[in-house]
Amino acid sequence: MVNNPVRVRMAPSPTGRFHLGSARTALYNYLLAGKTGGQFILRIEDTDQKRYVPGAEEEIIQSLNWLGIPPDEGPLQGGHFGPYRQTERREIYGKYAWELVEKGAAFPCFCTPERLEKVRQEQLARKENPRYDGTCRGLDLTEASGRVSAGEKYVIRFKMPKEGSTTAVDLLRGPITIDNTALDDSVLIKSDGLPTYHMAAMIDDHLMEISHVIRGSEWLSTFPLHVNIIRAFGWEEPVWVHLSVFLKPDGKGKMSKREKAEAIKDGHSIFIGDLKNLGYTPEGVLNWIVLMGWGVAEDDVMTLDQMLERFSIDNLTPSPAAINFQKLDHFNGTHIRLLTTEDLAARIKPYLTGAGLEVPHETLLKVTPLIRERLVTLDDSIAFASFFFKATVEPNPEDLIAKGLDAQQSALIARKSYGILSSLPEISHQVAEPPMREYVEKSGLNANQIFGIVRVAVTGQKVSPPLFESMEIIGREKVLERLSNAAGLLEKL
RNA sequence: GGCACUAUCGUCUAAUGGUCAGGACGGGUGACUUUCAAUCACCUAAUUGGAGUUCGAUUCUCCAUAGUGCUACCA
Repeated sequence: MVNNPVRVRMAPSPTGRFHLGSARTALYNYLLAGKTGGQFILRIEDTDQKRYVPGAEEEIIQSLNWLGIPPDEGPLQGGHFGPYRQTERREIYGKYAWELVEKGAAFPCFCTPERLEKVRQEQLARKENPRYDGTCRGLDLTEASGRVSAGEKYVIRFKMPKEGSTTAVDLLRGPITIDNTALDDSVLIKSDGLPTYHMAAMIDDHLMEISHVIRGSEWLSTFPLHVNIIRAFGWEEPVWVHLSVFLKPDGKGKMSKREKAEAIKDGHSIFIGDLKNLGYTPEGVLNWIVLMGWGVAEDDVMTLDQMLERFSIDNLTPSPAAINFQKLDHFNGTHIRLLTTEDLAARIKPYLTGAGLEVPHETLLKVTPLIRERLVTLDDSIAFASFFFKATVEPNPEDLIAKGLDAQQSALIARKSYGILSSLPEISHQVAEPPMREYVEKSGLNANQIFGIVRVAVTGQKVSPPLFESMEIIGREKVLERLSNAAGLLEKL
């Protein structure tokens, strides 16, 4: 159990889109911080200028905001431990690297990438495990410093012990031991002067007083290296938590580029930035991802507040999880049904207006309860409610023909319904339903047939919210007009 | 290839050295019903395999198998 206030961080690199995995890492960090009254920090790891993607940082921040789990400290909100972008901290790292060199825990290396690549190929050809061959490892420090001052290109490598092994503890998996020879003399500072992840993250975590490192399991095999770096400095280790990875829906491997594209065509996406446009709610998405890697015994529908109450960092599961979009749909629909009418109406509105509809607020407030339990995503409202806001509808004439009847019989029913409805003082649910039901009974037909014709005539679609409530909102004038148009269409068939 | 991690219904998971192995999604059936939903009830389905420890293992140990990750001057 973790009770003391923690300082945790989410440290993405702006090299691509913000996806499910990052969002879950952020969520767990946020929950642990919230749970213990600690701080959640966002740090941008932009030390790889080659892979930098403009706009990626904005997408990270927007996604976090949209999900409702913004950081307490970060490039936007600042904080006492800034700056929170690693390129803005570049002068910090070299100093620490040289401190390691002086301690004999690291060394400058002048090997060219070309030579290293050649060595690697040779090692591979000999079926050896590729590793740094140690050329500069034993270099005299004064000689090396001289070459550095002379302007020769160099990197700084960690001097990994040649013997023994390193054991480090992961909160979910216990002690993990790796032979030091497997860790290699990793580069700490690149020839462009910027640190690699291994160096930058350890220094920043120390400087920012991070107490718990919650990150993806891709770091599991390098984490004894990280522990070695920390020990070389003589710093205190954080608690390590390595999260499982997400697999594609069939559970076989991670999602490929093509599969990601296909998911979007299907109305799904693993990118948080897409989810809003696809009609998903932050509540639904959060509930979905929080349960991929964490389990509760029962009542798995939760708001963020309820997650905060129940979350426990040491109950996470270390095994990989397959993405299940059906579950996203389920949670999204469930949370939509939990929303108040006002809230739901406000959330639906942009989708409706985005579809080119004019949406008076009072009408929307009446429509919302009718479509609420039919929505899986917010943009489903377009399919379910457009006809309320259109001047006219264009039903497919074929759809107007009731099951077991022909066009002329159907036209007669439309005319008869028109007669009944037009004789009423108003077309409200209460006033209109009894005479129509009476008509159904006397006609010898079933409600399905008659109401089906009226439904298609009035809404323009075969599937709609309840008929009489819908007609009440549409209004007498439009209902009669649409009914008469439909009868006309049928008569022409 | 080497190293590491992981392994409960199709999927996400709960639990335990002795349970009818629980919940959720999905699927199925029924109720409700003017369509579609929603809702309710019921059903379906799991401890990867093999050794060992133990009176007893799904749970602990080992091996195998499979999946995943790492094996860069990427993170």
